[in-house]
Amino acid sequence: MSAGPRAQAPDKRRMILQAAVRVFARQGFHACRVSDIADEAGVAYGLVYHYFASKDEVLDTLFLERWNVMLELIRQVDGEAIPVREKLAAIASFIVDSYRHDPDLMKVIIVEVTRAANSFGDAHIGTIREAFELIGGMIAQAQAQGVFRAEIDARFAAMAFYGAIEQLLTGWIFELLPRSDEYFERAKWLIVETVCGGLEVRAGERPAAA
Amino acid sequence: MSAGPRAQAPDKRRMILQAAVRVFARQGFHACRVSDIADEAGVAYGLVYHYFASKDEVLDTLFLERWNVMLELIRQVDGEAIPVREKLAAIASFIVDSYRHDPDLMKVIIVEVTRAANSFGDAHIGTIREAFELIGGMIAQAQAQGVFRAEIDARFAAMAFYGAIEQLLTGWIFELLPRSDEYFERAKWLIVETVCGGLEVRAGERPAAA
Amino acid sequence: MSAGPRAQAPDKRRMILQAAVRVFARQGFHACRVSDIADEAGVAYGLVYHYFASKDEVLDTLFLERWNVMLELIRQVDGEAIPVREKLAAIASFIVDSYRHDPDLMKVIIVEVTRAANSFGDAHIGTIREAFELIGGMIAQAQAQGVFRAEIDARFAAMAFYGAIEQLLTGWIFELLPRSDEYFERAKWLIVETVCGGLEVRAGERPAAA
Amino acid sequence: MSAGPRAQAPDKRRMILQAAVRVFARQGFHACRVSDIADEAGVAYGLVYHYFASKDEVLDTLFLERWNVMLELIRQVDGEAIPVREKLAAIASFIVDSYRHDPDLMKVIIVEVTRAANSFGDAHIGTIREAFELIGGMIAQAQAQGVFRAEIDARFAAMAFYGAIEQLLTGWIFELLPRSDEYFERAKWLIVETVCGGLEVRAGERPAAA
DNA sequence: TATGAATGAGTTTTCATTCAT
DNA sequence: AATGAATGAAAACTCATTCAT
Repeated sequence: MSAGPRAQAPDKRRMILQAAVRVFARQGFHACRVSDIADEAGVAYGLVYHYFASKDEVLDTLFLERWNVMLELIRQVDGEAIPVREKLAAIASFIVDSYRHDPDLMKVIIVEVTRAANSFGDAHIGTIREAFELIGGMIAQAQAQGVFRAEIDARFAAMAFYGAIEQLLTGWIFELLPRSDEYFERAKWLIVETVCGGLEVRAGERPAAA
Repeated sequence: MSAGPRAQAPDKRRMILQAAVRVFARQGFHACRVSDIADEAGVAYGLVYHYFASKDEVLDTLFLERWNVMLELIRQVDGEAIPVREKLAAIASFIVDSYRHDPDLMKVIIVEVTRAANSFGDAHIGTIREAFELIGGMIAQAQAQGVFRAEIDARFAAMAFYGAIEQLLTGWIFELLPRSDEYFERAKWLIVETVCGGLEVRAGERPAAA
Repeated sequence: MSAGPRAQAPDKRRMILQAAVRVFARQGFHACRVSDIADEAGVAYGLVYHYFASKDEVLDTLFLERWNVMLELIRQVDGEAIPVREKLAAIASFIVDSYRHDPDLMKVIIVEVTRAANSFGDAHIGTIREAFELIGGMIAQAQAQGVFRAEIDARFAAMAFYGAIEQLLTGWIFELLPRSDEYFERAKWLIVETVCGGLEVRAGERPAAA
Repeated sequence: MSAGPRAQAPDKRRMILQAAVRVFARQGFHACRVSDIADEAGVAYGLVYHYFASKDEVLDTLFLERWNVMLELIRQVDGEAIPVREKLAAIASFIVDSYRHDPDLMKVIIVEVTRAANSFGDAHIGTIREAFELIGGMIAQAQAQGVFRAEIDARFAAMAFYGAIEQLLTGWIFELLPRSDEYFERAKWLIVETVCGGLEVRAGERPAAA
């Protein structure tokens, strides 16, 4: 904001958001108090309310900031003239990298928002839906091009693709899957390969394996 | 007790559980009060605490009852000498039918438990993990038999399979997907076909489509 | 009651009272539930209410049973033509023996009743006062006889005497004093000797000690 | 903060403590609600919890504040080179004056804490014991000096002395003894005279009375 | 912008008591 | 006499939010 010589003004608002990510991830949205966020951020209690209208708004902000970046990425990918596999790979890569970069934030979004059918999820369903529709559109286009099988409902396919990714992240969150750098990279390929290529050995490949 | 023709004594404990399903599904676990459950069940406030130690225990009970039935189904399927596709189809069918039969209960489990990394999910992670391991085992076996591609990590594949199903249910919950009987039935096939066969048109089939 | 051949009918009412003593002593009156009493007595919940109108009445009964026995003893002692020292000794002996015989019961009475100025103590203040007045009367009589010093208010003296005993029991309850048989016996003498003779070495004895 | 002529900013914490004394004395600790304290103090409900972690902590604070002042007095007296009678008189005076100055506070301490073997008393037994040990030490010293009779256990004597005082206060609390200024003053002398000199007329004095 | 004392509605939980059997 | 399910009032405690400074 004030890009003066003192390069880093301590942006309290940002500090609060980052503290909230840690606290929400550690304790869960419902189990934490606003004072926990303030303590974690090292600011006074009331300052949270100076920057945010409510505890809800803190989570809303965190979600929207991240989800909109993702939407932007999806829109951009959608506009490119590349194979659908590459499009899906770009999306999967983005989400996996998001998790690598800030696992707490992604945990919070997945755990507190995208499945929260009666609270945050419901409030943001429009924004969430947009991602599915964009992905569904890509798939439908690939079907029209004869690349993807037409008999699989594109909306369903979008859900399956996204669901596989979210469950992958859930696996990392619950420590059901390895969190090594290698696995993060491999996971990007696994998602695309599983959803596009399927788990089954293909006819033409089987002989090769024999 | 009175095993007469009037088979159903009003089992208050069961009434409370069923009322809780409706209330949790409608308002969410956190947003509902214990009195809402009691009111919905038509029983006195304190009776909920006569049968359950806490509000948490009500949800725990609902989750465990259902999840254990599913685990039983998976174990049984696991023991049968049938193709992996049929095994996965049986599991997908079971979950989809569970949703059709009691959408509120499945909503509660998916929304309040399986992703609740800081509360219920964490408490039940052992039970949840078991399902993934059983499914992962089926997939590994199929890989050993040369039916499934060995280069896709079986644990990952299990997550992707289950994640696709959960997201399918989430789609129904959020009304992102149609909730018609036809779609429910078709969804069973879609899951298996997507995960096993992949979205891509296979080499040998493309000409047929053209 | 029914002193027939079957000597011991299981007197449930008595079992409840005895269980209540143990439970009140262990947990305190307020911290225990009626169900704790029933459990301790091995009877059904509702039976407590068959014999007693309320939880309060259980404690009232315990207190009155014991206090009335003590009042009876005091009245009897009061009527005897014996030196005041022997009268006080008899009372002290009785209370100390009461503690030896049933420490839990005396603990309950001292802790929950005689100091409970806003609840049980207040309800039973008339009964409690009677003991003080009887003892005060003995002391006043001894003063009239020239055995006790007239300048020490008899009512006060009665309080001091009883207070010393209650604090002795409190010392045992809190494990501030030894609970050996020898100490119990010696304590009877200590009370009388302290209150009647005083802590100071008397003029005539001082030379002997020198 | 504003060290002006208006010396007393309304210390809400202190107001709550003082209100609690009145309410505990009037209704008893168990019978009063936290809201009663807040109402009596004229502050909002939650403020009690802003300053104290629990209702228990309010009573703990009241007890410790007062008991520590008394301990300080006892320690100071213990260090002075004065006859044991004067030491005991100073302690008795202090406690009687404490009651005169704030009868509600002393009532609360005596009724709710020092005999509460299962709750507060037990929690503070270490602090309470210290007073007895200091007094016991004074008495033992007097015995070593030949002033007090050696055959009376000093620990017992300390209990008897303190017990007489507490029962005196209990007498005032229950209105069994007069609460006039004269009696308060006389009581100080009565305690010391009774415990040190004993109730009995001494050999050398009897003729004088005749 | 920043602070944290102050507010009070809301919710879980407890448990004495009742009552149908 | 005996049982224990059923009732519901009561209270401690929490915590989001406000506000004076």
